[in-house]
Amino acid sequence: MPRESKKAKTARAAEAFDLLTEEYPEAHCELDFVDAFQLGVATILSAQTTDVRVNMVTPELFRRYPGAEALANAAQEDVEQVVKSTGFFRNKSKNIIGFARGLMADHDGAVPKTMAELSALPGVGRKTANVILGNAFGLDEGVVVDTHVKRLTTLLGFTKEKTPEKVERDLMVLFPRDRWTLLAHLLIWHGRRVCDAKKPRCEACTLSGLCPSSRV
DNA sequence: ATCCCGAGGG
DNA sequence: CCCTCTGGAT
Repeated sequence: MPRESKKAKTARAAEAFDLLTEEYPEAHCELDFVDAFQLGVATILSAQTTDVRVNMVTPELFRRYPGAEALANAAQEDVEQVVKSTGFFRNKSKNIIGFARGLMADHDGAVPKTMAELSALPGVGRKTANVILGNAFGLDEGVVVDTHVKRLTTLLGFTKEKTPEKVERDLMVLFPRDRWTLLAHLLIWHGRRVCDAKKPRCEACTLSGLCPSSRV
């Protein structure tokens, strides 16, 4: 089978996006915080865990530390107790405190709006920066690539890359910029609801007609 | 046993 | 590119 042309792949990508939009008109970031600081903290905490568990600890965390200044002055062991159930709690506590201290030191406690400034902050990597820019500031600067996004885009034949950075580059080429943030949400929702990692329900999948990996 | 919206370091 | 750090649901 000849390699799919770039044009055909782009068309298939657009079709997949439209079908998912129909399927999940309400798709949004499930770490629901409008506040950029809190969204950043929640995203750092979401490593190797689910949004559900992050959303269980954040109320108490932000009750104690409502903003960058409070968290910057927190004792790490206190923070560890609050976020313990999300796993990796030692690293995560260090990272969110580092994030808060970076904001205080470099930006007067405010969250910056550029990829370069965000990524320069301790504890903030590419994914957290993308989540903040896309969901708190409405800026499509990149595509969040988590395990769902990577799995589904690989199954769909939209990328063959392994590292999140390279997968993201492929998706940024394949999808128009104003869809980047929503794209990640749609794929994550679909990954959780239908295209599960262990038992994908191809028979119930709206994308089965255009998915090279579909079993139906 | 496997999976989950990550960052930092080797 | 790889590894480590960690808990909890399935």
